[in-house]
Amino acid sequence: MPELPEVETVCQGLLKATQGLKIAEVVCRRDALRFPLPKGFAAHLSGRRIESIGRRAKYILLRLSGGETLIVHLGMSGRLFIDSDKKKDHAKHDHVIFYFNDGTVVRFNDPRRFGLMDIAANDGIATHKLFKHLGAEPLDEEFSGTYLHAQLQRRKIAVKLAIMDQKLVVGVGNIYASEALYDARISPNRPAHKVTAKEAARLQQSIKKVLRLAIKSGGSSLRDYVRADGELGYFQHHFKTYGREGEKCPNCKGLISKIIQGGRSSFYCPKCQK
DNA sequence: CGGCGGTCCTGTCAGC
DNA sequence: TGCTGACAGGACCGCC
Repeated sequence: MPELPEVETVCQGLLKATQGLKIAEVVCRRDALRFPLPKGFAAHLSGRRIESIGRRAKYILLRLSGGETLIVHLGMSGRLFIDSDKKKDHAKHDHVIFYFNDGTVVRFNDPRRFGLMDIAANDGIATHKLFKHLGAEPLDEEFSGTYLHAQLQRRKIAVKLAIMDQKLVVGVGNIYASEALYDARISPNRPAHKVTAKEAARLQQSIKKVLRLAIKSGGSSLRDYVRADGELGYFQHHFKTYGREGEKCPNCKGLISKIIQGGRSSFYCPKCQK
């Protein structure tokens, strides 16, 4: 479900709702999400405080008292709900529930169970199996036109698949890949190594621009994404191509096409994007 | 190492 | 109305 802007929005909501709170109890209603939860997961977490919350790629990092980090990935359909009304209730697919000392309840709900949770020492995050092969953060300075061009040069796959590859740049998923390529006027079909330095610079700017605007809008709410505070995101109203097959291109009034790449839908304007 | 296809899982929706 | 198949915001794994 969530790409970087949605995860970032969830992090902000979680921070506001839980920073400084102590975990009183954790209830696991399933022993595995995408992977089995670590042994003694619930007991290990109780009594810890949420010191701060960060993000790497699409992973939410909850830094706990005691020098460890709770890693949460939402997968395709994962959501975190914050309830402040102290009800000890749960809904279908609420797999892990966190009860805090002040009555706050955080429920991890994930119908498809592509999400995951793990616990790692703070200084072990960088070398964690899930993290060690991750590429650049798109909103960091290291993600420059030069970097992107160099990375694209060594790949023969379509540029859309390349920018969705987490080893190259993290956080860009199916929606924002289409949107960024439209903004940069580059066809998703273009072989990565045929993107020029000038275009790569433009694409890097477009990725940053689209992600920043989406974060500002609170992410995109399609089928099931809601912010941690229960509010909807608004960026879906800004989509220029995603989900708009057959509609008019905002730039040339031609029609938006849909193609399948790597088994996933891509949307673009064949006239504006070459 | 790069590239590709299969796979995990449930829900929803279009089409018959 | 009910069934069936396609598709959904992710990303790992194994094979070539």
